Amino acid sequence: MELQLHIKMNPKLYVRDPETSELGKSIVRIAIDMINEIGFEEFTFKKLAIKIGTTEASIYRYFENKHRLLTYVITWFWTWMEYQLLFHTNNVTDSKSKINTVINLLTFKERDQFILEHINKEVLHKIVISEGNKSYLTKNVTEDNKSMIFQPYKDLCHRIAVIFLEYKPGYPYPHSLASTLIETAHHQIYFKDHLPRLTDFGGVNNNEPIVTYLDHMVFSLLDR
Amino acid sequence: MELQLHIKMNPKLYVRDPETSELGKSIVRIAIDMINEIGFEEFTFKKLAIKIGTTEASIYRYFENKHRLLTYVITWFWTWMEYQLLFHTNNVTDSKSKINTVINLLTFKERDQFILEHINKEVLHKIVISEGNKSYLTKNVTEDNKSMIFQPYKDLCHRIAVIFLEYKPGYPYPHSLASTLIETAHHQIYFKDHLPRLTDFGGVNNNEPIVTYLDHMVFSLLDR
DNA sequence: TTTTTTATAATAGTATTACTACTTTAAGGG
DNA sequence: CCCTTAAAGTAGTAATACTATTATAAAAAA
Repeated sequence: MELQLHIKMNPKLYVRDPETSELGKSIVRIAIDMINEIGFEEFTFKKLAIKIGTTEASIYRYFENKHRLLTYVITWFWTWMEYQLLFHTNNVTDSKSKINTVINLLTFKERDQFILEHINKEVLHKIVISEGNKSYLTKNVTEDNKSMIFQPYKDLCHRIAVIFLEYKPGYPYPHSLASTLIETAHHQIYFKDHLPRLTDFGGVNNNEPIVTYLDHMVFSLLDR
Repeated sequence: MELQLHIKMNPKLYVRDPETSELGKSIVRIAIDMINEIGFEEFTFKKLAIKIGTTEASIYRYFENKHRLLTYVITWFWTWMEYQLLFHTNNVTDSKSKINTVINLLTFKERDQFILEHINKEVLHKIVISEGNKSYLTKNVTEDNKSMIFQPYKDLCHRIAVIFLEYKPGYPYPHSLASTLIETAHHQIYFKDHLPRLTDFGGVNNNEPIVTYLDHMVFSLLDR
């Protein structure tokens, strides 16, 4: 089964909706590849324009600056992740298996159910791991937060929190545990690949032990 | 009691050791204030030079670029944190109270025992929370890691891991739990202050509930 | 005391990046 | 076929990141 999915983004994230033109879609698609290849710091609109075969000015018609473009793709990811969670936990009654689904989704074990030709989700996941924090670690957080820019991340977090409460009614830290789980999943994957001494997964080339660790973490906290 | 402490930094972090001159110390001191005030993205050597009353070129004699300067102060912080931990857990036999000390240090509850006139540790802690991740979330991680740039962070992590193992011999994830604890402490403080919906601490204006949450987290995992 | 050496910092640049005002092109409606 | 308007390109400027060279001042040597 293939589901064609259109994610409507917060208009504050763009100047002109990139979904409405071929150039816009190219900007998003190539930007994801390029940020993954050279990193966000080295990434510039000039380099992107050259690779696409357009000009800097044209890219500025779609995104105010490169940080907004980063936030756009990261936010897209969180929205898509929430869709995935909704899809995979629909009609599931056992809250324990819902939690396992959450962990599998965060570690990219679960197969994607949605098709979107112009966004490479494997690569996007890598960007979320390496660059995701940078979208909210700025002096504009408060202002951006008021513009609801981070709503999808908060929605996902809340949905996970609700599952935790379903599993363990009255648990006092459902939201903090949800954000801890999301951030930890990404950090541990990053550390495993780049700073293995910060983990106990050195030398392993898949995310299996991280899934086990996250399972252990969540259920130890909820079952206590 | 006041202890005069000199932290010897990895020479790869600087071009010329800033501890060896007044200008060098000013660069570090004012940079910390400035990064805290305007954020790392807005921070430039030009602005720093003007505030100090020197020139850009002079700052480049001490640090290769602004990212290296950030890594310098962040790394300084981790080294100092490890000293603090060593100091506070010395002669303590009860491993449970050692863990509490770790958590108190990470949330800045413990009083500082070391004096260093030119580094404002309260402000530095804020930078570590808001900008700390940026020192390793780059395309140079692997290279920087080979230069032992992140050794202090790994040392602190390992020392905490050893305490965990002391408390619960054979625990399978001591390093991952240590890095999770450090990162979670900072994220939860940041979220509480800027994105409270990602936590359960909205409206609270101290770190007390975060200490409780981290305690709950660590002991649930180790006591399981 | 004068000269020389050395360390240190300032001057004066360049290349790149971030961003914008203006112009051109192309598509669709009358 | 002309006119309107949306879209993208041209051609800039200001700021940032970085460097080669020069100046200054203190210490060492003559």
